[in-house]
Amino acid sequence: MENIDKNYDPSSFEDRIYKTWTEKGYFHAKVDKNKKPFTIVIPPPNVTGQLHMGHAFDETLQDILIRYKRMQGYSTLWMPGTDHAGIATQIKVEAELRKEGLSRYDLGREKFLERVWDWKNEYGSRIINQLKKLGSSCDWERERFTMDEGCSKAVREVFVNLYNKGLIYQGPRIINWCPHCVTALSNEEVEHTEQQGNFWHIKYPIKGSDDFVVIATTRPETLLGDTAVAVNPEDERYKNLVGKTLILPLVGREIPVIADEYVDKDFGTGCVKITPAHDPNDFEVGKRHGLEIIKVLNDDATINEFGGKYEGMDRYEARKAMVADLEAEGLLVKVEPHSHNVGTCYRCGSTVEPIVSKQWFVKMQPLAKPALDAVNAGRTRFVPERFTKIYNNWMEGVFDWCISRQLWWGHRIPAFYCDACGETTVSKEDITVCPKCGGKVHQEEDVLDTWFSSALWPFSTLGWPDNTEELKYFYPTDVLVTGYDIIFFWVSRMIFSGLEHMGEVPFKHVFIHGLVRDGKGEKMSKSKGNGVDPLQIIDMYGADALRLTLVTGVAPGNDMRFPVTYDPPVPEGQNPNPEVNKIVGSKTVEASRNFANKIWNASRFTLMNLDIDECRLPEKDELLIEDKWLLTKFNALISEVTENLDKFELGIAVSKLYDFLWDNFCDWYIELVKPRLFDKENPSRLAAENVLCYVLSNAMKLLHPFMPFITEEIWQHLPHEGESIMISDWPKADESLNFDEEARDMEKIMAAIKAVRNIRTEKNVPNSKKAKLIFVTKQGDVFSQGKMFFEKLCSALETVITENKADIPETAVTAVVDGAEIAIPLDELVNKDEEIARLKKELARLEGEVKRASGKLNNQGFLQKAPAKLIEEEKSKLLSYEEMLKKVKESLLKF
RNA sequence: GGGCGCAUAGCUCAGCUGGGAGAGCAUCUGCCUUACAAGCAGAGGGUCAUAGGUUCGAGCCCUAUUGUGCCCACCA
Repeated sequence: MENIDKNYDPSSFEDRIYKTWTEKGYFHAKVDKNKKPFTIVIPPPNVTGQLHMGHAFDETLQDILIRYKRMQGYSTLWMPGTDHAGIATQIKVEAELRKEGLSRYDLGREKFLERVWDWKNEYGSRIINQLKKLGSSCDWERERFTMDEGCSKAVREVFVNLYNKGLIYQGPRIINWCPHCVTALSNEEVEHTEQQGNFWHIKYPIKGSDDFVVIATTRPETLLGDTAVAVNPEDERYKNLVGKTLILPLVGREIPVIADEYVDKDFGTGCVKITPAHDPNDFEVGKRHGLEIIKVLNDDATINEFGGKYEGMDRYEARKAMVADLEAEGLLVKVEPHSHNVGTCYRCGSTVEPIVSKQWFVKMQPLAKPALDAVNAGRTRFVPERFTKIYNNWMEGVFDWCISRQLWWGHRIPAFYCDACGETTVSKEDITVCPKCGGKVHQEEDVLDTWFSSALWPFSTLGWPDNTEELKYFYPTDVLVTGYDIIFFWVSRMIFSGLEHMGEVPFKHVFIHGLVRDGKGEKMSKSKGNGVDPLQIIDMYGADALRLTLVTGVAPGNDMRFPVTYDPPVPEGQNPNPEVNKIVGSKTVEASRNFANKIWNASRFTLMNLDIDECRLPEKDELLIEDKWLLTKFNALISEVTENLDKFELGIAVSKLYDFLWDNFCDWYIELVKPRLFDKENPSRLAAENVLCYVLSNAMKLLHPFMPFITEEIWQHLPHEGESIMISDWPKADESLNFDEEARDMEKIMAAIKAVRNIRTEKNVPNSKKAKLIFVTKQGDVFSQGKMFFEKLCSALETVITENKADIPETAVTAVVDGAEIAIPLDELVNKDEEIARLKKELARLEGEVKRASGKLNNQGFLQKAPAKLIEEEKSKLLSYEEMLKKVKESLLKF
């Protein structure tokens, strides 16, 4: 067989292999009635930027599941694509324009959109190429974009359907307004952050009296829009105030005092200024009392014409000026520091303003109910399960969804207003004349929330609203893999959309993962400079190493850290500066790379010793004890890894593979069979070759979903059938290859090897100094099978097997293992006191074990209630411990 | 104000339906043994946050407490 290169160099084959996979069309999913479908739709990355570690994590998990299922024979579709990311992308392009001294208004809508499309084409393809570097086996022939023709058609279909059902409506309501992005936002797009502010206590004079009431507010500038002051109807202090008229300070407008349950008597002064246009609660109060709504802010959060002398000022300038004026007029009672939660825009971080505005909304109640029922019935399951509760809480308390955005980049709302009669027409097709009066119409300027199209992703990408073969075959999808941070934005909206438009949940499982954080556990962000570029890591260590790192030691749904080393090191308490502090390595990825290197070399060794060009396991009687041990272990591995993958326990699965390959396969099996392989005359050589080949190539299959490149490269060099490991069959455990008894015997031999090694290290005996081993045992047939191993693996000069304790020489060091007592005559090295100490330590340990086991077995409760298998195990353990204990005692007696 | 996590070796974290505490890194000792020093062989290191409870048996289940992180929420 041709061997692999001497050194593991992922860059020498990863791209080449990926290219082959693509050219062969292995990623392409076909509608195949003879196979079961397995579908994952990618959470489409935004076209704003590049691949970050979060994507790498998300994509790796998906690719593992997809590759696993593909090998199991499913017709697997991993649907790729990108998201237009309305606000985010528009902000980026506007920032680019600003560098040229332009704004989007200078270009006009059409020209501006051309610029955004250019951006999209550049960055969209860049991120796709980055996904490919990771090894993602997406069906690139089906790549989609949330604003492509098909998705746009689906968006219109949905909008019109919901509108016709009365589930989309337009109306003035309080919404969250971002003055920087100059658009409305949904509740989910607002992040609440605790900010230190003030509580201003202000006097509102009572009309026709010298008296006044004191109100407390955190936003004094909204006073301009006050249309009432409210008190609690039960509040004795203010009972006689209700119905009176107040003079609004600085403005002079007259406003009533009203009574409303909403007011908390015990908070603040018990009097609340009511600004229906700029506070959600006040808006509700205003509705109940028929109050006038006076909007005092412009779209950019400057004061408008209702602000009198403050008109044109920014909201914070106005606040300052008004507080100063109130103080000058003696109306400012006091200012208390007060920390409170302030809503900020999730895209730009600006403080959002609640503003009354005419927007489009999705009525959520009717949609939420089936979405809750479906999840509670288990038609969609969250993994881990705890996220069900998060979902339920949100869905139960959901608000109507504000879907209109005052942006240009996005799906333009298909509503048409008649210039003549004012009629609003919602239509799948563009119209030019009003269907009611025939007048000229103009289309709504606003676009839809970017998540509106994302919500349709699982079926819009499969051709909906057309009832395509793909849609019938691949929908509902099987697993959605995503971070917990977008459960509200995306997951829940896909669920109700799928149910509403397809009549079925969009996916059977939602596999939730956590965030990738930096070495200190902080969120990676551009501003902190602590981000790690996955591509740089791939360049340094290879995609396989990165992938392995991302799934090792991570429990589902938990965040993970990704520590890296900087040069020069980042000073304590500071953030890295990407211009100065360069990433030079990562210990965790290095460990993964070392594992890759390990299996690379094990494979190289295997190939070096392989004379067969077809792998066929020999008859059972040709297998030696170590072969049977490895095959038994490997059988268990197959079952366990398969089971773990089915339960989404990727981290557990991969760590079992890691341990098996490194420990069982490399450190033990390869060492055990070296004598057979190196001896060309040895009749059992062929059996060893076949076992090596069988186990290695099948282990590569089990590992393939995690580390696709290296496993393909190795598999291709080993004797194999078929074109590629990625379309080979997933290994199945073979009952006929379980040799439990031999495996147990082998482990006794291994325990003996460890015991001898331990003693030799303790006594500082160099490997070159061989020593005789005397086994006193009644299981001579077991230990005699290990003679060759003792010579090779623990420097035995010769191995004597006897049943007679008297054969142990005076000056020997002894060790007791399960089934045997081993003596090593090391005359000059034996120190009597040391030996006594060592044996006493061993004695104490064994006494402890005996005590533990017998304690259990003397416990009636244990005997009655524990499983029989466990009791049997405990009994046999007790027996061997007692035997070992006896031997140690005898040895001690000699001294 | 509600909800959800996390607390296990010096560090970062696993620990699947309760049945003798694990890995990687770091530390110590010895080895270039013809696949691999990106390695091999060995060693040290843990009252599984605290206090109760359930159980024959608890890192795992229940209750409370402490510390810590996150999400949601209209107290002006």
